[in-house]
Amino acid sequence: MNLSDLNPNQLEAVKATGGPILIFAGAGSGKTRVLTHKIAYLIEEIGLPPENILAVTFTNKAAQEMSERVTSLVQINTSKMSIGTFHSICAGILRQNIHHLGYTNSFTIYDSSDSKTLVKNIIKDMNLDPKQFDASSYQYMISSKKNMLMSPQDVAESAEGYIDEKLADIYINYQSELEKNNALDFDDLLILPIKLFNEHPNILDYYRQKYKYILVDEYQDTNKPQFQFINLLSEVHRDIFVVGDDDQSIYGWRGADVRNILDFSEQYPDSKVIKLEQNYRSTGNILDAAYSVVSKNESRADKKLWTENAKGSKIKLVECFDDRQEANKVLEMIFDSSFPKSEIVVLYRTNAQSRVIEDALRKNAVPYQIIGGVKFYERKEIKDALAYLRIVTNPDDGLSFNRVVNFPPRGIGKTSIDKINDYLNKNNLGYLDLNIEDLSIGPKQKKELGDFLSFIKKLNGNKDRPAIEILLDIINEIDLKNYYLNQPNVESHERWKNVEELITSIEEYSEQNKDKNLSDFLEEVSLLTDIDRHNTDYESITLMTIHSAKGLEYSLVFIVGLEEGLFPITSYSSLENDIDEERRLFYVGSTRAMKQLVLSYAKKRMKYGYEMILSSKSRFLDEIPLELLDIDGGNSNIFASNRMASNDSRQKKNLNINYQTSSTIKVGDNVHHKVFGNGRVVQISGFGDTQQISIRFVGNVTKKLMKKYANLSKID
DNA sequence: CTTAAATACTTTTTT
DNA sequence: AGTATTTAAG
Repeated sequence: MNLSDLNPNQLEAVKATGGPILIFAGAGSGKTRVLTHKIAYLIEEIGLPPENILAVTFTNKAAQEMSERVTSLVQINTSKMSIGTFHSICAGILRQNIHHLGYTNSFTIYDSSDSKTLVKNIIKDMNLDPKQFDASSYQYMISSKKNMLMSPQDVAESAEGYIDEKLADIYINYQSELEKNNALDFDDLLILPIKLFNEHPNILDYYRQKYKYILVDEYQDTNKPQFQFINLLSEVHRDIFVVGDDDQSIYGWRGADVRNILDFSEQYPDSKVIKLEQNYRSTGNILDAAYSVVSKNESRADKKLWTENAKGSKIKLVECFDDRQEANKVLEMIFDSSFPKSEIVVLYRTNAQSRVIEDALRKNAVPYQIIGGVKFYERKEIKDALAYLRIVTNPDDGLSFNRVVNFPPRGIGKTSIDKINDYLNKNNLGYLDLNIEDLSIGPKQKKELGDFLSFIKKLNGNKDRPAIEILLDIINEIDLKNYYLNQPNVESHERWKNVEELITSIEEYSEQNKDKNLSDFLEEVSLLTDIDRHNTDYESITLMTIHSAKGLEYSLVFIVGLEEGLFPITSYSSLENDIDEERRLFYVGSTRAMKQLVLSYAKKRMKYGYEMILSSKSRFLDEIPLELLDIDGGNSNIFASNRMASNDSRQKKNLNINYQTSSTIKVGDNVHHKVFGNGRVVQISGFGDTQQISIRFVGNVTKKLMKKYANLSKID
């Protein structure tokens, strides 16, 4: 095979076999090329059958691309290779073997919002105060425990104090509820294979035999369960090949452990380490700027990327007075640039920042694709439709049953649903075993429930039909189209359109995967991310978070919102050491750029639609040497005047004016109220005597008052 | 039980 | 601002 397009280090990586191998692959150093050539080399030169190869990638899309590229490199049929994300590989193993663990192979995969609903229900059932026991934080804590491979019993045994004990109780109930529903959350997908391997050595042996060579991409973002999984499989043959870059570790918050890559040589003393430090992607200036920020981190493997590429243009730094101006400047620069739209990306720290940018693009008819945010499969109408499909495949899925038992409304209200659930819990039954006559609900409710159940039973008896047929049966039976179209509001028409899109996607799936059934489709849907649906052929600007941009590259990259508090982000609980991960995130974002990098920040930014946040520019900008920057002083008049206002003398003068006319209280001011105390103005609405003012007082209480009577005094 | 209106809550990143 | 949840009216 042809390996002539590889540099010496890449070639060494491809040819190295026998024993554990770690590739430190910097951004843009051609690691995808190494991985694909490596797999091709294993097949063609070493003679390893494709079915003995396991390659783990970070997204489904990366898996698909890798599989295509390998296929184009070798002459052999490669369809039996196992390439996928940790979650999809694990789901596949569990489909075959989960009956050993007390589930059935028609299990449902719960996404985070399903898990959160489950936690919320449990907190309610335990009669705990939902204010004190916030479902989101408990969901997060349970997930953390799972990532530490702690069972509910482990947590119970190590619990110290009331909160810990309650967490253990919630976790115990959560896990048993999942089991009862024959459902797995995202963490279970990774943990249960380990349990399976530990409890059934013969199954572990089978997979050790099967996966004779294991490759892992983005190794710096693996967590403890993922490490265990790989480690168990490769313990005997030791043919493991991992690729990663500690500078690009950005998933610490969800349990990823950089130590996995940093300690690789200690964990595998017989291992070999190869570094890829030549960057082929970016200009010299972009690399220097990115490096100047990430090199401020103390605990990192020492290495520096270099490139033969030209220095290129300087990094553009754009200062704006608010987020709307920032969006407009991005828009202008897009118009001025000569790059095709598919080569341009706008990156941000939080999904909420997309809206202003979107507005500017939409108003100017610039086509764009947005990745993330409210994901397609998380929309209410889609989840409702999927819940029907779920209860057909998995008749134990109580959560989905509750979701649709009265959707569309069929007269079974809250009271009736509570009675149904009480009855089921007391008698330890699934909803398909319901004996309607035993329930003390109204006659109309009994009839409706009976009809609903017999419909589900009918579908359930014939669930191996093509998924699309089942979906269409459901939509017809519940008359979903008319339900949405008969409502006068625009959103419900939009909802029906989304349902139509779901129909199309199932049609395509059934067409392309004739051997796959409904539960395969549901599995794919649960594990699909927005980035997997991203279409790069389409001529449009892309908008996404920096996290989603991992592994991608664009000619022109904008990173917006470089402000202290936003990027690096701060929250009440975050500690200083999170700054390192923010820095790496900046590094990941800026190294996506091939030709031109634009950084911007705004002095004022809206939050929650009305609250004004004032902030200063990100410390990261100060860490980039001035000679790499081309600073945009702004060209609009408003901006110019605003800029002058930041002069010391001018600013003082403005402040003086404010003090003199203290009756002109404006948004952002701190004020005192005789009854409510001190607070900050978040909104002013209306005119003259009817003008109202919203103030967020100490203790996070917001009150809306008539400005005329509020009798506020301004404070410093 | 259903619907509309009022209120509360959200925003860090995602498999 | 947008969504979810609670309350009030029908």
